[in-house]
Amino acid sequence: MPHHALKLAPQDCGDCPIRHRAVCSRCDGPELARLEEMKYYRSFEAGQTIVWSGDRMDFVASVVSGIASLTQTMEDGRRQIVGLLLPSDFVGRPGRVATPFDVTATTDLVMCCFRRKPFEEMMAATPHVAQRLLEMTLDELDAAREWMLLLGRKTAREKIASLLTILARRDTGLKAKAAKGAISFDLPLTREEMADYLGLTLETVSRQMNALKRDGVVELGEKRRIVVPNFDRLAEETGDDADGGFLS
Amino acid sequence: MPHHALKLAPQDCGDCPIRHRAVCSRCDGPELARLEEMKYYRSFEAGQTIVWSGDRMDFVASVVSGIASLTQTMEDGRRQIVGLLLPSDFVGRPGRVATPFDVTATTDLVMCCFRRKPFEEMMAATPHVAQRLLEMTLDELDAAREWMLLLGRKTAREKIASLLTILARRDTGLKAKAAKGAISFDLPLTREEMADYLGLTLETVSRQMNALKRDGVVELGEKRRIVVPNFDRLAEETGDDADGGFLS
DNA sequence: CCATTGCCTTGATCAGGATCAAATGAAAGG
DNA sequence: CCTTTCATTTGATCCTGATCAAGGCAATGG
Repeated sequence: MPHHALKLAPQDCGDCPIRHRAVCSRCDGPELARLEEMKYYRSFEAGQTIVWSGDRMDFVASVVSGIASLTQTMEDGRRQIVGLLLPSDFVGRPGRVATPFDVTATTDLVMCCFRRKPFEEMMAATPHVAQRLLEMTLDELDAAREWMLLLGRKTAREKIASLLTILARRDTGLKAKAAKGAISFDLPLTREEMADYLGLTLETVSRQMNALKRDGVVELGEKRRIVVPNFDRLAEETGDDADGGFLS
Repeated sequence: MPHHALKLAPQDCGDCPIRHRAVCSRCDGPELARLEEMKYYRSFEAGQTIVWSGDRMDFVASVVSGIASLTQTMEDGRRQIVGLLLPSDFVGRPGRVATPFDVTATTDLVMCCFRRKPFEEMMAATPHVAQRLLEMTLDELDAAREWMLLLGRKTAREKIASLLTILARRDTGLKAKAAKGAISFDLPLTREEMADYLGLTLETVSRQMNALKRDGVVELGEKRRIVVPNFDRLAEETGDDADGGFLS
């Protein structure tokens, strides 16, 4: 009962990450070949909405490049980002037609898509795939629950530090134990988007970012460049216990 | 490609809800019969911890009666309940050995369990099951994300109203459009547990509960009895849009 | 019966983050 | 170059919910 849980870095995935993340790369049945044939790409500009909450979404997809976000809005305008989709992340709800959240392109975005119908047929014909998707969904659920702790109990400073930690890790190639040296990456979110993700206001985000800068935890370069001189120092600010790693 | 998404009320499930929620009741293969044979029950007293975060959990289970909760704790004691498990809910992570959260019995609790190994074997042999579990997990993910909006953006009063709405609906038999008349149910949580679920303090919960009472939205009876004279009135307090229903 | 314990309420005060408002800076376009 | 726009910073003030501290009330047990 192999689990095929290998999680390749995006650059290893060729032009279609879904084959590696959602569908095991080691099990090339005819169905997968068929799937390969029917994939297609869609590009979106920053700010564009991909699906509105409540609409039907007739495809599943995998983020190739850029960032998408799942957003929920209350009628008085309060917004909460409930999921960030980074390259290699999967979007879609096999077995579900309507989307409960807005899906929007936060940056310019390319996705690799499959129409839902044939994808579901393939799923039914290829048991591995449903299992793999189940595991991915369980991981997302874990991440969502971790975020609930952040939203419910962490201070503004801890929230910011947690977000930066996550982005730094993703950007630095998923290595938990990153290089001892300085890490740097480009922040892909505006202050407002960070605020909507963290349950804060943009002013508070700005202030806390500068507080972390004053305290030497991060350096804020030109053009949203973030430099983290000491990753462990940043990690301490998150309020999480030392390891913080995910388990299998 | 039937989806078997039927979601029976607990009382319809006989003695083992898992057959209906996790495993389609309409597809009785030999594997399911085998599963039926190997089910066993476990009881826990209120307050008892079922699994600690990080421990391996060697079974999957379904809540038969009582309430369990998934909890995350920071080392300084801040706690967040990240999931409430009501009767007929599924607990467990097929394909995952370690639990990332504490699972505790909030009230006296009975669960219907299956050892993980044979359950996973059955899953592999019965494709329906993986698909059904995937759908359940997607639903949980939706619920978690809805909760993220609550934690990040709602006021204390809206949080309380949202929780009461959910509990009332569950307790009144999952009917979205409940009877026009008064609804009443027993609150299964202490003020502290409500606080930990909502990201508040118990004092704030107490104050807002009494505020809702003063405003005639709910009545607080003896022994945690809640009476909701007008459900729509309560629903208005949640901040959600009118329908608020889940979609398929 | 009284003491204890657990749960809930209520009050007083505090503080973290929200809100309102303005200024700065950088990029884009005419 | 000047204007516009958008993102960000910074300041002043306010307010919601946290914190600290008692007190009430039932249930339980000696």
